[in-house]
Amino acid sequence: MTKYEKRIYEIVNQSSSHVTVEQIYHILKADFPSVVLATVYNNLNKLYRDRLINKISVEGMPDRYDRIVKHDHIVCQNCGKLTDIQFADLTEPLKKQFGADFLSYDLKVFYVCPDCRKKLGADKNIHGYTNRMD
Amino acid sequence: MTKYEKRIYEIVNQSSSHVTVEQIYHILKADFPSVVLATVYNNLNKLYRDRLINKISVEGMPDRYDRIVKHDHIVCQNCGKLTDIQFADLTEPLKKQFGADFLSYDLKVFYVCPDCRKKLGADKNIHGYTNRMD
DNA sequence: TAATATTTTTATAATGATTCTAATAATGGG
DNA sequence: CCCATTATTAGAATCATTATAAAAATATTA
Repeated sequence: MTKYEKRIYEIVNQSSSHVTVEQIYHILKADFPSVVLATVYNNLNKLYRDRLINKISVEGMPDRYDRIVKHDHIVCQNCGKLTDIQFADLTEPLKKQFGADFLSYDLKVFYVCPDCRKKLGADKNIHGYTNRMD
Repeated sequence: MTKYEKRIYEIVNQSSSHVTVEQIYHILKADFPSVVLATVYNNLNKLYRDRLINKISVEGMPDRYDRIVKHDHIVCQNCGKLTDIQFADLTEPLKKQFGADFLSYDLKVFYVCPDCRKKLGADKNIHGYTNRMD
């Protein structure tokens, strides 16, 4: 592991995580001011290829990187903010229905985060499974 | 609904679905040769804003559009191909754990599709929850 | 219906995210 | 230490998407 790969791996594995390439780039620049964006992409792709980190995508925003330890996410429908949750492990039920042949799964729960709820106001109705957010 | 909006809605709601903007554009061009890509984006964004269609994103590939009727997906880890599945409805268990405050959820199960399995060969080991694919 | 306002489409430029390429630098093994 | 391999850099290229402003289509209403 090169110094960049190592440090990027660390950054992605920080508890807050869910970092974009751009964010990683900026954090990394604090330690290595001369680093270049392509290096961040290169190393992230390598780490992802080797399954040392996870990649998560939310519609319409740049990919983010996450630690590999299995957990789920709630995603703000409005601003895209990600937060970790630990929902029941679906591995067994999925195996039962799907067969044994799968690698992993990704469960995202969409909601509107408190900040956006405030901004959008009570008037604006957001549709979905449940119609109200309080 | 304009003719474009109507036709795009139809295209997205076709059983195969999971179409990218580019695919929709090409299908649409068969009916309306003079249509322009921006129109496809405009109409898709409108349809999505109005929650008449769904948007799904797979890490590293352009967003795709899907019919609104709730279903889950299996995603090829290698080529990104999407296929519909109907896994158990998680609405109730999620409500129980998360509270009532969510809009929808998205469950993706990653695997390697038969075509890619062939291409990658038996030698290549793909890690995940289950380590083998047969 | 003509005149006007509103919405949609078009054409194209601009932006943002990511990959590609080729040159240079760093690293590791004999 | 030399050579081969791998990583980094710089910058161009590509791809996806949004923005903008003009033109066209549609709806509104006097």
